[in-house]
Amino acid sequence: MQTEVAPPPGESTEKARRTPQQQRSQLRVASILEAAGQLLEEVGAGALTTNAIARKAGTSIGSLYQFFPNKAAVLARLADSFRSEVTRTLGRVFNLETARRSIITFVNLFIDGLEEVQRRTPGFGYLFSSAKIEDSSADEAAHQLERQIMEPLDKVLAEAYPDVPEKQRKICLRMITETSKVLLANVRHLDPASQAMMSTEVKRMLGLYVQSYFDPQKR
Amino acid sequence: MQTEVAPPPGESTEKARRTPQQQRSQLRVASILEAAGQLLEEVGAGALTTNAIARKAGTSIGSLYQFFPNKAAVLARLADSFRSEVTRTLGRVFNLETARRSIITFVNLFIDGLEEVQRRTPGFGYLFSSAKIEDSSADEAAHQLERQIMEPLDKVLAEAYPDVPEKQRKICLRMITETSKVLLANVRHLDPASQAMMSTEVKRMLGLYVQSYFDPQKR
Amino acid sequence: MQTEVAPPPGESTEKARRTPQQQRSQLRVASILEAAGQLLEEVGAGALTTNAIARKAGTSIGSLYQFFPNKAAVLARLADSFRSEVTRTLGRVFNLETARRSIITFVNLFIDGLEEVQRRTPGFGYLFSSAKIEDSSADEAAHQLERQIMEPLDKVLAEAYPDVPEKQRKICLRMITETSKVLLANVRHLDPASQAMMSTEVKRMLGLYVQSYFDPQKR
Amino acid sequence: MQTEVAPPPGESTEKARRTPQQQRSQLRVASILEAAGQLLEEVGAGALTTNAIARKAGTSIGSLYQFFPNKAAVLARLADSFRSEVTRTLGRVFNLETARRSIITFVNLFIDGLEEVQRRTPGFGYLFSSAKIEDSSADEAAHQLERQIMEPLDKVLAEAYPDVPEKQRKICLRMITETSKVLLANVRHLDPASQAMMSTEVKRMLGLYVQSYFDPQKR
DNA sequence: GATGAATGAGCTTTCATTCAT
DNA sequence: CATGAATGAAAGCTCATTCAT
Repeated sequence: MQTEVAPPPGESTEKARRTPQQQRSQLRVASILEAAGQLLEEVGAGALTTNAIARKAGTSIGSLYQFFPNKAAVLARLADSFRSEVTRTLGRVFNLETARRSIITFVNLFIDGLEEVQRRTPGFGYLFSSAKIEDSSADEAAHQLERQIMEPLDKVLAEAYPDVPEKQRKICLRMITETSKVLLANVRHLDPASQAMMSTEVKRMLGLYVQSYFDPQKR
Repeated sequence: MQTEVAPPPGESTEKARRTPQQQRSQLRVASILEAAGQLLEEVGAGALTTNAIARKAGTSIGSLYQFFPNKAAVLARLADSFRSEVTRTLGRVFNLETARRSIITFVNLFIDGLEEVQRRTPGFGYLFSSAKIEDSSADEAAHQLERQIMEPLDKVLAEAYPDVPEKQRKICLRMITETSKVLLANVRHLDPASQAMMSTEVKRMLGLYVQSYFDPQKR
Repeated sequence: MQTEVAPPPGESTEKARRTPQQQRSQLRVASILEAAGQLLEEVGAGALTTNAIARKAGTSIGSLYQFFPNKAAVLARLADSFRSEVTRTLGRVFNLETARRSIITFVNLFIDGLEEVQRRTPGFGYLFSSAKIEDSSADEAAHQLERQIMEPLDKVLAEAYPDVPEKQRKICLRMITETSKVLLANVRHLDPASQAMMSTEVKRMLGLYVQSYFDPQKR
Repeated sequence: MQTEVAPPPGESTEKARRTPQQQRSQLRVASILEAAGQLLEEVGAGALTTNAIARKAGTSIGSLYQFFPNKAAVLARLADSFRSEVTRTLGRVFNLETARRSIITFVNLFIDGLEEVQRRTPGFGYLFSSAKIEDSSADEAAHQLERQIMEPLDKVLAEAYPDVPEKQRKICLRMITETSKVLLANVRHLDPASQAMMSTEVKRMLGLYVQSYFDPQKR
């Protein structure tokens, strides 16, 4: 997330004076987002209050509002960080070769990617799996996140399987989306063993399903 | 759970005087639950306030608290009423014959049943599909509902397919549950045409999946 | 302000049960408005907080919001009560006879009326004299009040002096308005003797001015 | 009040080093006051925040507090700068000749002077016309400003018309003050044409009034 | 029992002011 | 001195719950 270029290890005091401020800001923002993510995981969106976020982030409520105009913005930014995390993680998966070779493998990799992000990034699973939450700010963020994750997937599938009609592809995408969400929603509360099992099953179910639409041999 | 047992036509005035009161109570409770369900559908759990429930039910907030100790209790009772609705509706489906003949048909009927309840009973889809989301009071209720719905399904499957190991059955059950929830969660916001499509797809996906576990021919 | 008819001193328990609620409500509303008016007088609009109003009115903040949707509504209602007070007080003054006989007397009576309301009704002077305050809710209310007070005055003048061109009348009205506001703004912080003097002077100044426009002899 | 006294071109390096700092300080203070004045005009006292002032002045909030102990001090200093502006502008008006020749002309010139300052100095009209309104910090400053402007006027009148009793003079002064405030308060939101008209009317009203007290011919 | 006014903890957000860098 | 991040009291408002009538 650090978009700021590290200051050249040098002599310029001008720059040196300015950088720490931004670093601190970056850290604060990061810790606020982290706190928000953890709270989301722990207590859910309903109990996610700005005060709680600030407390958990080790800051004051005032500082939170110095960086974010309102609660919704915190969630939006969190969703955005999740999105870039997903994009980074799935970058290698989203290519035509993989998609064409085996749709099943492709879907499996997609899910593996989501699970990896989920493991690394507290709150991701919660937010992604609960688009259509009550809290309108979280809801907004969740929807955005879902769209942004699914769009590239759609694009790759469209390229890899140009003769599958769009309508079918969209349906399939919807099913993949929702089933992934199911997985992430469930996995969060399970012991590692059950997690693995659940993961396997979801892949199996989804694999059978998408194969029936996409696999050349079966069509 | 006092399901409307008509009081024996008594002769004592004591009883006669009490009966209409009890009836009124039942009516109040019923209207409160109905209001809660409708509001759940309309505004979601986040905006569901006790005052709104009372108002919609045509009672006072004080009366609501005469029958329910707190908000969570209202939702719990609502979940319970949903459960009995589901039980009633799925009663004919849950029999060995059907389950044994074709697991796919069985699952399809199960889903049809849920959809039927969803159509008839405002709030059911919302509550059932949002186990482990948000508002802690609704959450509790949703979980209870889920358990109560899945238990009989498990029992029937266990009887119908005694040689499928329990572990696999449990997993499969989980997948059926979650996938059903997905359906109900999505269906609520779609036009009838899309609803039908979604329903078909979910059945297809789930069918392929359970078949691979349960269908004697395929095993 | 009691618009509710007193319940007939009788036997109907039905009505008796309902009335006290409304009475209590009326009392609460009245005490809230009173508190708001007093605070306005004492601390000004800047320090007028909903919590302070509730505290001074001897209620809880929740009760205040049971009767008023927001702070602005309290101010608006207060302005409205002031307006009706002014209307009632100036009722006898606003007639053609008086206006025609002597414009000076007419204006004097108008000012006397405002001062009377000011004496009786805490907050009136403050609100009326400070249209264009910072606090937007108070501002809104103040403007409304000013308009509602000046409109009937305009109407009477128009009827009494039909050959004074509208433009001149409007200007004059503006001056009367503003000068009255000056009086009320100043009078609030003066001892009775100074009050009387200030009042006399304002009348003198305004008298000389309006006479030069309206008095038939001078035109 | 250190009004930009150019430091003597010194020879010691000590002094030379300090001087530019003082100049910078002066500039900072000036820009802060300017910003405050402009904001007062634009957003009013209610929305006038210290952070906004600093931002508009191109400084940091920290610097602002280096020069001013608190927000009230900024407004006090602003009022003071307005006062010196008014003093400078009205310097030529405040002389016995003018005052004696025609009280009406004198008052007109006084008002013209205020309007000139108002035109040149953003925030002046707002602050001057809102003595005893709202925000306590602005209030304090406004009062001080009013006193400081009215004192010299009183002095000139006392000298020019020694046989008008003090009591009457004070009253008259009060009326002039308040009526001027009315003008400045109203004028700020009007188009030029209406401004001119308002100005004329106020002068007319005030002229008629003071004439009745001060004009030798009429007494 | 029924009613709805009353309560107050708690939420989001703002802003004057401080303080480490 | 400059900077701006940090602070937290306080404001407006909501809603589950209680309690006098």
